[in-house]
Amino acid sequence: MSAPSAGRPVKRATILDVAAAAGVSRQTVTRAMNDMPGIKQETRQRVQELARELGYTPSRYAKGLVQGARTSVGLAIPDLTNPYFPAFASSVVEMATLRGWNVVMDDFGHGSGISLDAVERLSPHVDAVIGYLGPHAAEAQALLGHRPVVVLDDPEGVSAGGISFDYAYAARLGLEHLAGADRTRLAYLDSGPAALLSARGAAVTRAAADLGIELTVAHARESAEAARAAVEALLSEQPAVNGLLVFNDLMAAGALKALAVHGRSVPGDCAVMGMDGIPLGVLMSPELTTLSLDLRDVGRAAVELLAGLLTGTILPGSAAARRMLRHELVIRESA
Amino acid sequence: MSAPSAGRPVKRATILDVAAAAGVSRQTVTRAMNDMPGIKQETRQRVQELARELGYTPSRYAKGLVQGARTSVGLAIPDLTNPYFPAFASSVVEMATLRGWNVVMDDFGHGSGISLDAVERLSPHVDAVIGYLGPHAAEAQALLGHRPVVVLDDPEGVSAGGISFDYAYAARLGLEHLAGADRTRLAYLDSGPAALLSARGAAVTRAAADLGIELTVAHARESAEAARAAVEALLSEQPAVNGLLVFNDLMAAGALKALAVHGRSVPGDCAVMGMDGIPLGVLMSPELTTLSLDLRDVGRAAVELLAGLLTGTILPGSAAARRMLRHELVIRESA
DNA sequence: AAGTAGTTCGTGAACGTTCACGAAAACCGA
DNA sequence: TCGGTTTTCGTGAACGTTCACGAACTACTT
Repeated sequence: MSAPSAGRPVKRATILDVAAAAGVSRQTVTRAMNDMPGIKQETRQRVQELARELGYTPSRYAKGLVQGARTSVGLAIPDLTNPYFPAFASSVVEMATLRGWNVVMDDFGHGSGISLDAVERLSPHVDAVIGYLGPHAAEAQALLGHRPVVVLDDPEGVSAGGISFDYAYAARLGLEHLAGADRTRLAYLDSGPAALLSARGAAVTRAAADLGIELTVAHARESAEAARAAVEALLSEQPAVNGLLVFNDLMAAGALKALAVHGRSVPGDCAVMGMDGIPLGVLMSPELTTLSLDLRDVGRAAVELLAGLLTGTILPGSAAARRMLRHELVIRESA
Repeated sequence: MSAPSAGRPVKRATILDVAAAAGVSRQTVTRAMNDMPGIKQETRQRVQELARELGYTPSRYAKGLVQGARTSVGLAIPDLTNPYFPAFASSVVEMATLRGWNVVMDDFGHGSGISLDAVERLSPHVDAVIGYLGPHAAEAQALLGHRPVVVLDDPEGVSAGGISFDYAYAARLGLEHLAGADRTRLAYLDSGPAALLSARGAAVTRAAADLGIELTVAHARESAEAARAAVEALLSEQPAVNGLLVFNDLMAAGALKALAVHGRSVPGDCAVMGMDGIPLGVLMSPELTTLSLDLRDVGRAAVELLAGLLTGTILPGSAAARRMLRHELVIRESA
């Protein structure tokens, strides 16, 4: 067979190629490319021209090696199709950009869906990881070694840093508001298999017990569709339910759908309250009342914490490396 | 002042530190860390242990320098709070991950909001860029030199590769369906300032002319809130409007809101059709009829095209570097 | 005992860039 | 014309890793 004309990526032009073409030395090329002083205007232009013609792009590896690392942080996200996570990601990207960091993103919603795989993919490229790592936080930290890991929604505190949420506070806030309107048959829709309560679920059931509220707990996968089906089932079994607290806003949207299909008015027949505070809540009808997290705060907290860990201002695993954020009750139409 | 104890990032342990600690050579450490053959089990474990204790992490720069580049692509996204873009990003991340690439993301919605700034930030870190670059595609390509740029929603074809959408086809499809139900007073809500029509807007007005349909055109910024306000204004000025086509699904959600506020039933009093096909359309009430793009296809197309450009299978700027995708009409409740 | 094959490890070189320093060239005033 | 300043440019060294090769050591065979 004859030589194929395609498929093999071409060897890249190096700084020496440019230097040779221009009849100057490496250093002069460096000076021209990086707008450094100590070079004649004319040569600078000539070199830049030549560089462009040759398609020269400085190797980021060589550059990084000699100049010392720019920090790049990995962002591990469960599922970009749940609007909560892009909103969070957006905030992290913004805060990181402000510090001159860059963000390598991995969405582990597809494929295996294991957060640890995302961390493995990220590992060779990043100096640190921020992410919703769920149960794999410990393994992730082990995999990253001394590189800091900031875990979100992290009750255990097994890695370098963690942002957690005051679910006890949120649950009390939510249930008090729901029960305050003389609603007595409350239900909570949790995420995950029926066997096991999420951290949020645990806080909600405990708060219900504290407040003397009777509470039915249902479960569904973390998607609007699953939530819709679960709520439809719940309505058949417990038709008297007149107040519903939901694991997150996406699932709450599914719940609203289910109630609409069953002809129940919201909040008249049954109040609905979400959790998250995604921007889209205001677009639903009725507009979703929710326990809202200020996502810019969450992103800022994560990035600040990471900054502290990277500079050594905050010690990994110390008290300062744990931050707790609170939800705020945003009352709209649905409850 | 005495020496401060914090703030300065510690000098990282190198392979030589580990080698010295273990009493072996660099190469042995390399073998141990990368699970290469030709090393005794016992030494491998001892070295790995020591590496962990010293907090040794191989420098990705040195590694990249000697091993040749892993490809990492930049993803420039206008606004992660519009659900269309995370859905697209998710698809790109998935396809890129399949090829072993990694994705560096930049959301230029905050800050200046100029796509070129995102490309500038990305430039030192990536081998290529995929993005919604809008009017800055040419400058972006100039900035990236010979590194390929895949531009989405790109009618001009000024950079290495481009994915465009057949708006003429989509517009015809949408208008025919809207007009087919005996609706005669149609309106189109475009994005951007009133002065200038978007590419979509141009296609829609042309299709309307071709079909002999009278069409009112309104304008709003690209957000649900702005769309809501614009539609409310439109309803006051043109109360007879009974069919509405909207620039994208997010804005369509705002339009639904506006119609609800004005007490118009959808689709009874006025049909609404969006454009994009974001997953959340099904959660709205009524469920949004839309000209849908298969976002997995879009992501796949972008990544495949980029792969071709990187390997040289596809020539930059050639006909093969332009791909055109079509919308599909998804009929739900709103039209 | 010696030859052979296999296992385990170490040394020079290379990747492409910038930094620190010094050399050469150009300009200037007296 | 000359000494001094400024401008412009080039050369070794270093960044931290892997690759190619060869040396030493072990185990087995005859």
